[in-house]
This record gives sequence, C-alpha cells and structure tokens, in this order.
Amino acid sequence: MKQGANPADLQPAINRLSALIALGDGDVESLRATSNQVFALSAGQELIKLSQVTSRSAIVLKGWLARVRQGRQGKRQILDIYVPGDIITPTPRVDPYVAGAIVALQDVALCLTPASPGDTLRDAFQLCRQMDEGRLLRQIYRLGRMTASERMYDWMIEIRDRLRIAGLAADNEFKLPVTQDLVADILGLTAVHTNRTLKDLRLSGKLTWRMGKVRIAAE
Amino acid sequence: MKQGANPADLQPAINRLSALIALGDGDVESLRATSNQVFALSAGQELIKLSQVTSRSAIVLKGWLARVRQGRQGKRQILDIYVPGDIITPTPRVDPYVAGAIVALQDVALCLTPASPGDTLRDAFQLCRQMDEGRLLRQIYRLGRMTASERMYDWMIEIRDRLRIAGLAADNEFKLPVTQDLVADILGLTAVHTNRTLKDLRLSGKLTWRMGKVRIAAE
DNA sequence: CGTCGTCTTGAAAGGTTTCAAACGGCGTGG
DNA sequence: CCACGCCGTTTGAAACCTTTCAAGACGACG
Repeated sequence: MKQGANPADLQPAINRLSALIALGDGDVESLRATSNQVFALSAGQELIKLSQVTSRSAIVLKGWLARVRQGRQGKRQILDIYVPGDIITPTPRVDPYVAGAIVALQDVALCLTPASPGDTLRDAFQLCRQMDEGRLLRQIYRLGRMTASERMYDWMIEIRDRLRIAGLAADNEFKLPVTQDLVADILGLTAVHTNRTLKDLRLSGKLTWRMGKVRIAAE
Repeated sequence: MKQGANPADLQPAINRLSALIALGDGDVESLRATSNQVFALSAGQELIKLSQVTSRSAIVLKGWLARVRQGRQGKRQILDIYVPGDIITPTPRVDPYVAGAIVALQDVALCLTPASPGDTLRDAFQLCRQMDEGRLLRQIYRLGRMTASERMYDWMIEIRDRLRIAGLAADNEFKLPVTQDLVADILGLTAVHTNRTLKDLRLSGKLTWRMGKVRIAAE
C-alpha cells in the first residue's frame, strides 16, 4: 500500500472496459479517483489480504499476476493469468487452496475498484467476471485436447488479443515478461518441453520469442 | 416443458443447499413451489433456450448433464458435469462456443429456481456459483498436472463427494450412469486409454466400476 | 571472475495415442 | 427363437509425444 499512482497506468483498464461497454465520463472519473491509492506487490508476493480486507475488486495497473494451484510433489499449475488492465475479483469465503493463490510475477501495482460504481461500471465488472470464466474454460480445453505446440500457440494468441484490447500490444508483437518455466506451468508442460516446443514453432515460422518479445506470424 | 414433478426429486438439491447454508421452512417451500413445473430434456438434447428465455437458474432434478466444448477435428472436452441436486446458472450474453454447450447425458428433468428467492436462498445460489468455479479450477489442475490414473481417481472422488452431499451415494459406492467414452472426454484422454487406466486401478485395488456402479476402496 | 538463474540440447525412459481386431450385451427383424 | 447389427468394452502392437536426467552455454550481477 504505497503512493505513486501514475494516471496513465489506468489506461489499459479503461481500454479494456470500453471494449465491453460504453463508459460515461462519470465512470472514468470514478475509476481515476480510486487509482490514486495504489497497492504495490513485489515479485513473488501473494495477494491475499485484499480479499480479507475488502470485497472490492482490484484493477491491475502494472505487472503480471498468476492464479496458481500448488500440488504436493512440487507440481504447480497456473490456472489463470492477469495482465495490466485486468480486474481481479477475489473469490470470497473459499478455501484458498481451492480458489488458488494469486501471486505477483513481477513488481505489481494495483488499485481498488470504486466502492459505489455506477450501473454501467457494475455491468462492466460483471462482464469481466464472465470473461474470467471464459478463460478458465479455454484453459480446460487447451490442457485437455491440445498438443504442446497447439497449447503454446493458442495461449500466445489469447495473450496477444488481451494485450491488444488493453492497448498494450502492436498487431502481432508484444512484450512477454515471464520465464519459460512459468509458461510451462501455464501450459501443463515441463520447462524442457516448453523450450523444445518454442523451437518447433520458431522453425515452422509460426512465432518467435526473443529478448522478451513475442512476434506471431500472420494467421 | 412437461408435467410430472415428483416432490422427492427435489431432495438432492435441498440436501446440497442445506450443506452450504441453513435453509428456513420458507426457503424449502419456495423451492417446492417451483418444482411443480418440470422441464424435461431427452438424452443428447441441449439446454439453450433456458438461458435465452429467463435469467433464472435451473435445478437438476433427475439425470446428468455436461458442459462441453467441441473443437474442430471432432475433439471434444467436457468442462464440467452436473448431477441431480446441482444448480445450473447459465452464463448470459456470451458466445455459446465460449461458454460451452450444456447437453443432457440421459433423460433429464429440471426446474427453475424461484423468481424471488429470499436472502438465504440467494446466498446459497451464490455459494453454488463459487463451487462451480472451484470445480473448473480443479479440472484445470487435473488436466495440467495429473497422470491418467490420478485424473481418474481424483475425478471419481469428486463425483463421490458431490453425490454423497446430495444424498445419492453410499459411503464409497455410487451409480455412474455414463459411458467410458464420456469419461474420456472429461479426463482429456482417449476412450482406449480410459479403459486401460480403469483396468490399472482395478488391478491395484483402488476402485472398481462394473454394471454402472463404482466402488472406491478405503482411502 | 565466479555464481546463479535461465535457456538449450541430447539420449533414454515413460506415458498416451492410434490403428486394428475381437468380444459381449441387447434390441430388432426375419 | 435365432440371427443380425449396433454400441460399448476390452486387448495388442506400434507409433508418437512428453518427461526425465544430464550436461553445457549464455547472460546478468555481485
């Protein structure tokens, strides 16, 4: 919980919400008001207290987060990813193992959603929650019915589309600020195979990922 | 949409809801009132009109349903399963491919939730939705990080627990009215491997599935 | 300059799919 | 009543995909 809000940080969220529903000036204003109080998380930290303290959602201003479930034997699976502009709605009153922990993948900045949002904003947040569910379903299909390279490609497309809506990606290029290890935990693969899969996609001309930048070839 | 409600059909749902929250007499009464109008689906039929016609949820009185996503190349993945006593809350205003179709696995009987539920019932339905999400997360972990026999065993445990809460299963035995083919689509496996995995579990004494009845050995 | 985390590659082992065939139960029609 | 066909189950063998174990290369950082 620190100061240091940069109003520009809110732009991805505004872009994303505007893609769902037409926001009025008042809506943008109320978002901007809340973004003055910034919550900071450093890489690796868990977002837990938030849902204990308030039932409000959080807006990701900066940095990526992951919703992760850790099994015994060190296996871990990432359930969902949050990028700047996303709204994180904590699942209340549920065993944290069931709901999955939310951890910061880098240094992260968040702010709360307005305490009394207007109808429009409320609808927008509702739509966000529906999109959350859509991502979980997509993840299930990906893990259940796709091969390694299909999973990789499909996930890259999903991330590209999400970043693009938030205004954070050029047409087919975006910054991917995570390790291959982490991508492995998303795609249900080992880090080694993730690396090989990436090589295959590069050799077949589908996509490249170098220097933290992904470029997807024309579909 | 037919008549033929049997009040006893409502018991699984009452059991399940009571496990979440203490229901008052009025709550049970209002549930019972709605269960007079029964919606019937025959095996293979899709539950679509419901969410177009009303935003109310549906209570499963009889039969199993699956939420399924169908890929091209004939691959299909079951995202979630509904058993008697479950509450199905359709995802509104979302591309049906994204949300997944809900299909009846056998002849199914449903009724709607009350149009104006009391606070208690409203809370209970809210908790049901949270449990829905929990199941999706569990499914993601299962597909991403478990082997075939782990998936099978874990899923059987989940179904046993759910049926038990609804009052539909003895301690370690329950009716499983689906084909191996369908279980394969749940677990992200082929039908052939599902069969082999079942054999492994039987030989290692973990569980048996014969004549439509599953028996799980002591944990 | 050494260390650490990440990326990369090889070879072998393991798990899962694919293709093919056969078996069993069960309802239908001859 | 029996034969047939259909659907779901079961099994085998080979191909394929992914993991595991091991080692080396690279870059960032103290």
